[in-house]
Amino acid sequence: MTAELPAPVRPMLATAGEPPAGSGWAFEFKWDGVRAIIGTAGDQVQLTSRNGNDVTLGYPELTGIGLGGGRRLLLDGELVALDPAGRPDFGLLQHRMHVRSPAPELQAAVPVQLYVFDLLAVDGAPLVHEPFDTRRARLLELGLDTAPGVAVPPSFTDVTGAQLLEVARAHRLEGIVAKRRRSRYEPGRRSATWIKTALMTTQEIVLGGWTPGSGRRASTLGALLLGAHDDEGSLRFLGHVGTGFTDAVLHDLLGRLQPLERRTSPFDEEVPREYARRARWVDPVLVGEVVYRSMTHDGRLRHAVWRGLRPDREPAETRLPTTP
DNA sequence: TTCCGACAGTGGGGTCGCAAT
DNA sequence: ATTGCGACCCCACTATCGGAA
Repeated sequence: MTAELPAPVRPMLATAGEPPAGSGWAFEFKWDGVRAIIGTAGDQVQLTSRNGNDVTLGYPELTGIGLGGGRRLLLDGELVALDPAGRPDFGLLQHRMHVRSPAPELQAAVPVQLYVFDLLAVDGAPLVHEPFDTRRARLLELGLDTAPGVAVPPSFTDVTGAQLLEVARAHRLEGIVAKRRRSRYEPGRRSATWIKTALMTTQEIVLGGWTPGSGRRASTLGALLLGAHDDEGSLRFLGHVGTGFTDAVLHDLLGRLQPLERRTSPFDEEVPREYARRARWVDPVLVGEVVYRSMTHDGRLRHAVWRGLRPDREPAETRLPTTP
């Protein structure tokens, strides 16, 4: 009979911050996919999501490839879908990650790769108490990248975090993760021994409306509807921002928006109905600043965070983002 | 006493499944 | 047939509270 799969663990999480200076850190690229804890035993493979769900059936291309070479391994990694340029593209992966059963045409359309970056147990012997350097060396010895669709991405100890962050920026990757080389693996914890730095872009936007909040934000606003002018001067819709506010900022914004209320959308393009439904429109005269991680395929800001009003700027000065 | 970590809650971009309309 | 909602994924962030420092 087949050997028993190792019990999955909750993945260790990174805290957000600037790349640490000084020695004692290894730096990796941050991959824009979904986290997976991978168990192998014999010819079996089990994939577990960050929240402990078994997602093995959704990724059949990773189960028949001899991952682990018959050994009982517990691995930590990321499932990624690559765009034509070879960059991980979360938007592509979204077509795959909810599917809980084999779907051959979908697998062909959106092939998924497995990037393995940590080794947590070998043949029943836990390695979580070993330092990162040791786990990394043991991981490399396994030669997992000989399996099709599996890679062990690089970890750098000969560059600074700032340098690798610039490399990530040049290649339009999501960011970097710094890992303390002497640190153990802390399952399920958001630890300061892993520090992630996401590349963010600053964007000036025009406020075109807002949506009411709910719960503890029922008396203020839920999100701001964002726009910017294109080269022809038309106000284009850039999506929402619903985070980054303190309570004081929410009240201040509401007080500024309410006198500007109008009955029709200020945008010069159709705002999707599911957003327009709850929208309160305002005259597009306030300029603010947000940061965001990337653009969605239909031209909206992904992971936008509110930074503040820009009373020094005019709405006409805003421009659509140029980077993807 | 102050500070930090964990947690709950609120918001965004998505896809899919299912129930209500 | 359409719509709305929840369940999962990714995520950022604020407020709160209890325990550590």
